[in-house]
Amino acid sequence: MKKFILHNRNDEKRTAERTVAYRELLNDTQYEAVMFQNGPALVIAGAGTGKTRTLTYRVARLIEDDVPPESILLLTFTRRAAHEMLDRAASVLDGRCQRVQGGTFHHYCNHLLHRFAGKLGFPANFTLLDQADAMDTIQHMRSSFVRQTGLRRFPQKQTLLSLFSASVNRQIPLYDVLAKDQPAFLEHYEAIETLQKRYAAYKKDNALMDFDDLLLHTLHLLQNEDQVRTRVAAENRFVMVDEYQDTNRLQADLVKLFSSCHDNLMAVGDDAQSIYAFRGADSRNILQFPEEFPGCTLITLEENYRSVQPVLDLANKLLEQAHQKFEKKLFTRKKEGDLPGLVKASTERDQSRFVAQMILHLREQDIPLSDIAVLFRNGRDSYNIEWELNKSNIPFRKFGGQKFAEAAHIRDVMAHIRVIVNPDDQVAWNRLLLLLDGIGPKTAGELVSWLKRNRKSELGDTHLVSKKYKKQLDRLSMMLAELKTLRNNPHKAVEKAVLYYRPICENRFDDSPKRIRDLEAFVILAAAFNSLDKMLNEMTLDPIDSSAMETESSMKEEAPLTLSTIHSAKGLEWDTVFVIQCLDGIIPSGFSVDSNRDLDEELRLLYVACTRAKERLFITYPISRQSSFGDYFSNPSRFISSLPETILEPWMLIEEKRLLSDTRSISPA
DNA sequence: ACTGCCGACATTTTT
DNA sequence: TGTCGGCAGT
Repeated sequence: MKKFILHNRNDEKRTAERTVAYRELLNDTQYEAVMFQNGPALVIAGAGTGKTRTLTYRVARLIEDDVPPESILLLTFTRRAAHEMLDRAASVLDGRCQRVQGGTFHHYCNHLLHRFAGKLGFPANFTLLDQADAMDTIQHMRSSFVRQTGLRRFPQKQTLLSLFSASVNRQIPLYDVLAKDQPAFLEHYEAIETLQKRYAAYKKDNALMDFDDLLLHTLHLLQNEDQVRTRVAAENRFVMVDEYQDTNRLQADLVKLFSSCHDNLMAVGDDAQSIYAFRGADSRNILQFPEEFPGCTLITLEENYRSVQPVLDLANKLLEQAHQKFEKKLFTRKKEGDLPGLVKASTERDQSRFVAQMILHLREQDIPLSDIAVLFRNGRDSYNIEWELNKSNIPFRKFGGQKFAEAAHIRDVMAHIRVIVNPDDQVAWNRLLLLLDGIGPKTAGELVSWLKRNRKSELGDTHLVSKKYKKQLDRLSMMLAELKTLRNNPHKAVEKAVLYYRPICENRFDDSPKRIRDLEAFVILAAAFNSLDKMLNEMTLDPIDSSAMETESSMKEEAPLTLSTIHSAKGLEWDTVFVIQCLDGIIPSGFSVDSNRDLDEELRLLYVACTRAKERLFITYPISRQSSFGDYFSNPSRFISSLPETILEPWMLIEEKRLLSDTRSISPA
């Protein structure tokens, strides 16, 4: 195809005319990336080399050169990252930066799908399924399927979902995924494939989409509808993709289509920080970018501005252990700094006490809590320390782990909202009916199929139902009828739904007071939206971390400490970082020890964790752990156990000798 | 048909 | 640790 370039008067604006002093604010390579004009470019940015800064200034620079903000697409890994960058860009230049198209792949695809729903064969009010919803749906299909066929040892819903998901995201046939990931289930290949088809058909029939569908349907839309593709690609004059090392095949295909008109694609990332292979990310995307986009300009950011040299020395040493080597050596001009500490605690509780006491000690030296983070591999690795922090009155915020919207009681309330937005949402109907007394799978199923058959969206005149349920169903119907009138008032709608659900909640859960507090928080949260439809979409695409609510509502005056999974800490930095539970079996996870590829990913994870630290880094582990069987000894992570003391300095914890009168010496169990 | 209880089990990380 | 499926009782 031939292309004709339309000139823009101001494209050639000279440096002197720009108001932002890019040359002074950036180093040579950052400047090169910011000033880069047209064509594909790959920016390799090691940890802490000013990647965010570079993207931020590039957005500002483009806009200052009169590129309309709406024609810039900035794809990031989380919504938070996009906001942060655009906010910063706005403070460098002006508010126009906020109008840049931005967010995650899923967000942008969701936006496109709503815009072009007509071309899609989906109604614009389709319901988004988060992972738990998707599993519920699969479970629904699975149980009837297993009953019919009498299959034994058939994969669980979670396994099924991850198989389907891997096949979509990596764009490889289901059979290959199965052979590679779950060879034990190969004998069930045909059954699994049937189930996959049924799942897809079910979603289509009921206007449902899961996360993978957002990407997949967008891909199909752009591939099959020339007009849509041309229009979308023409809109995106400049496309930038952050964290490119964590894109999967499907996302790489999408990026290509998004930028297919102007070819102004800038991919930014670091192959040493690829930590999402488990969800289909393929570091070949970044490694083979130059071949994929011939004529691509390669820009490498190497100087680290974040960490002191001893932290980088440790990071470099870690990477040396990779089976597949990285040609990477971070350096900095910040030569001074303490050696990272390796803290051996006798128990998990002592580990927590050390962290809490060290945090208090640092706070006394005027290091604010908000400059400190505690990082860990799994969401639950922080339970012990959360308890200790609460006891020491240290306010914290936790990222990663269980999300607010994943809790059963929140999902119950959401189900009521979902049937208002999409009356075809059978999963939600099923869920809310099962909450009623005396209604089990059978009756719920009958009611749901009655609704479907009669194309009804309410249960008012069901003759199927015996008097036993009548009263409850009337109460439900009345509430739903009320909700329908409140479609544009989420605050009131959620309030009504919670009022209705409250007695059910008290009946169902032992810990209902805590859950009811959550529900009250939900009501307040809902006030931030102006329609139920929007609220549902936003809450699934951008789930709120479950502990975020508590800290916000308690309005602590001091900016809180951060607790985070390593995955959720990506791209962030703190003055002091604690990496806790650094045990073999946790980092690396026990599931990854059989394969060098998986092991490398765990190593990169630890690398990411360590490179978050600017000044101080502590790696901690307990030598004994408790389990249901009793205590047992645990070993430090294999990644750190052989490092020399000149890189990672061992620390020992010693109990203070206490006076007999000191009652605190008796610690609670 | 539904509910509750018991034992088995898998068990990460996120959009 | 909590979730899932099977079983017995109502």
